Order: sequence, then C-alpha cells, then structure tokens
Amino acid sequence: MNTNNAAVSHSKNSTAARRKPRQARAQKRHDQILDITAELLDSVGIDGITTISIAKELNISVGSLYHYYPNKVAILCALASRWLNEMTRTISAVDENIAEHSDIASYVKVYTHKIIAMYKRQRGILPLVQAMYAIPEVRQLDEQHDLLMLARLANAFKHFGCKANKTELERIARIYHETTYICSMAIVDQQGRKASRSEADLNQMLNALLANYF
Amino acid sequence: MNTNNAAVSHSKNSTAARRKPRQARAQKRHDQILDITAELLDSVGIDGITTISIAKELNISVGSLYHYYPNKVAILCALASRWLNEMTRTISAVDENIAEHSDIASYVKVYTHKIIAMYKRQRGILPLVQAMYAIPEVRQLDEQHDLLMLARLANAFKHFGCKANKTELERIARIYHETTYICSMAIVDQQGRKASRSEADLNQMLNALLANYF
DNA sequence: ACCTGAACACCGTTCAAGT
DNA sequence: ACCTGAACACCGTTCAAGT
Repeated sequence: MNTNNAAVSHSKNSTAARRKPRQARAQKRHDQILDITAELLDSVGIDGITTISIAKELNISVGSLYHYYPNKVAILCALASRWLNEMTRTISAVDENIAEHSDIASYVKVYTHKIIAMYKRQRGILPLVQAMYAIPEVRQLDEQHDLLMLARLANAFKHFGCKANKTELERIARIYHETTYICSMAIVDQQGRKASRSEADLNQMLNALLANYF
Repeated sequence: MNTNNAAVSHSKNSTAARRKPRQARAQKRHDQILDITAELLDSVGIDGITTISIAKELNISVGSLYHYYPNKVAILCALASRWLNEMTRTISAVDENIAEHSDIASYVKVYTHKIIAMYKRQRGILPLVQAMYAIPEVRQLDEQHDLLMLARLANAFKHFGCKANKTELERIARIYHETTYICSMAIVDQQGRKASRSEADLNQMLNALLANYF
C-alpha cells in the first residue's frame, strides 16, 4: 500500500472522447453533453454531478452517455479542454499582433489588459474550473496549456530584445505567467472597485521583473 | 435544480471534531487519525483514501473512527487546519520581530525568505494540500487563514510608513500576498536550480509594487 | 459504557436483453 | 446496429447487537 495508484476497479483507461466525431450529429451530441455538464456544474456543484443526472437532462440513458465519453472524468476533462482552448485562442491574438508594439512595456500593458478582460468575461466559470482542478487529468491539461503560454512569452521577450539566456528566459516567463495569473484572479474577484489601479500595480511589478533583463 | 446544495443524504452537519479532547488519550487518538490520514494521502492519493482504510490502519472499526470525527471531510479539514496553523506560527515569528527592520525593503526580504524556506520544508505536503483544496470546507479554512495574513501585512506596511488609506492597504496586501504565494510555489517547484535568482526577482517585484505607496 | 461490522444509501460503470 | 436500465462494485455512514 505505498504506490500512488488509485486502486479503484472502475475503468479509467482513456480520457479521450470515445467516437471520433465524423458526423456532425455526433459532434453536436458531444457539445451538448459538455453544455449540460457546465450547467449542472453551476447549479449543483462538482460533487452534485452524477452521470445519471447528465443523461437524464439530455433525455438519453446512462449507457448511451457512455457511448460518447468513456467515463465521468473524461467528460469533465473535455469541458476543461474546451475552456482552455477558448482562452488560448483569445491570447494568441495578442501574440499575432506583436508587431504593433514598439517596446516591451507596451506589450506587457496590452497582454495584462487582455488577460484580465478575458477572466472578467469568464467570471462565472472560473470557480468551476477551480473545482475541477482537483481532477489529476484536468491538472495535466492545464499544465500543457501553461507550457504553450510560456513558450509564447519567452518568444515575445526575445523579440523585444531580452538579454537572458534560454534557461533564464524560461524562468522569467514562469514568474511572469504565474504573477499575471494570480493577480488577474484577485483583480477579477474584487468586483470592479479600484480594479484599474490594481491593473497598474500588476503592470508595474511585471516591468520591474523584466527591467533587469533588458 | 438551481441552488448550490450538494443534495446528498450523507450527514455533513458539523466538520468539527466530535468529542472535546478533555483527556490526553482522546487528543492523542485525534492526532493519530490525522497522522495516518496524511500518510495515506501521500501513498494512495486523495481519491484512494477510504474511511475504512483509515480505521484499519489504526486497528479500530469504522464505527469507532466516527466517534472522533463526524465524517471524512471533517478529518481532511482537521488535517488542513493543522498544516495551516503550523504555517501561521512560522510566519508570525517574522511579525513579532518587526522591530529588527529599519525599512520596508528589509522586511520584504526576510518575509520572502521565510515563506520560501517554509514551503521548501513542506514540499512533500504541498501537493496534498492542493488536492484537498477541492473540498469547500478546506477552501474556507484557507480563506480565513489568508485574512489573518492580510491583516498582518497591512499592519506591517503601515508600521513602515505606507501612505495608502485603509481600502488601498487591503488591496495592496492582497496583491502582495498572492504574488508571494504563487511565486514561492513556482520557486519551490523548480528544484533548487536558480532559486536564489528567482527569489531576488520576486523581491524586486514586491518592492516595485510598494514603491508607489511609500 | 464502548466497540463492532453488517446493512443501507449512493453513484460510477457495464452488459445482457430489448428495439 | 443501437439503446436501455437493472445489476454490480464501491464507499460513506449508521445503528442494532455484542462485550
């Protein structure tokens, strides 16, 4: 009794969707399942969700539900993945327009602003994502997503003439990313009041972090 | 089906320990239960823990276990509480010696260092705390703990002559606290390599945050 | 008085039987 | 072929019966 195996007999083999969505109809069902799951997550919380309740809401049987996803974790994973992809897409836009910025400070400002705006828009689902964070598979997804963002950041820093080597670049990007993430969450939490001031404070911290390396 | 009730019939009335530990023997049992739970958390993960496994490890029956704690969540809560208190105690020491510091920068440096050292010492249990974070009661405990730390920080800032009003003080303390927390986690994660440099970067960010208010 | 563990209520997952 | 939902395996919690 010493290795980290969940030791449950329930099948958790794959967390991927079961049938490839060749037909538009099947894809629609997959999406519907995620929509319903998101709604239930909101109304009954992550502990209140049951596979039967999801199936019932869709007017299909549990067995049918298991045609689309191999298990409950897979459904939650797919939902998390959809959210993460949405975020990535939003932020990618900043990077694609990197030519717009003449210096790093300008980039930092827009980057911060976009992230906060996005978190604000998704205010309702943030606690849900947080609740799902307990699921190891979701955590892994999030880490992959982070790696992508870190690579982007490191690239942008180099583009603006950062004088750090590769290892250092990775390290700074990590601190930059984590700081932006946690402060954006805090800013979104504090319901509008003085949020612009907080955003300025975050920018100041980020610029101070980068100052030594430019 | 719209309010956020867990809707389970399991009794979750109180999360406090059941019998007041009047006798030293009962207190010892309470501690033993938490010790065993921490061990199991480490070996089988939070999803692998069962009340029966805890009882078995203690050589008592499940029924007996329920004499000491009203339910499984209460046990995990008590464990989290023990950890949080340990942390609070460690950090309180910095505040009690506030007179040692002539300026805010000196305070920031020691504060950062103590926090990182503490996280390093608890490296093993940090992922466990993170896993427990999914439990709403644990989250609440953590928030209470945070409020305490924030009050401390705001006080210290004022002591060193911070020119911010009460609302602003709270806001800055929050950003300070969150940034320290997330960066310390990141620093501890990166296994020693270049950690001292990261610590310097964190300090620089914190000082930049405070600069406008002193 | 105190402890035990079978029994009950749930929920995730499967698969034999229906269409 | 596809869907159904009773059945099975688990786990948290209780409480009648034992000491």
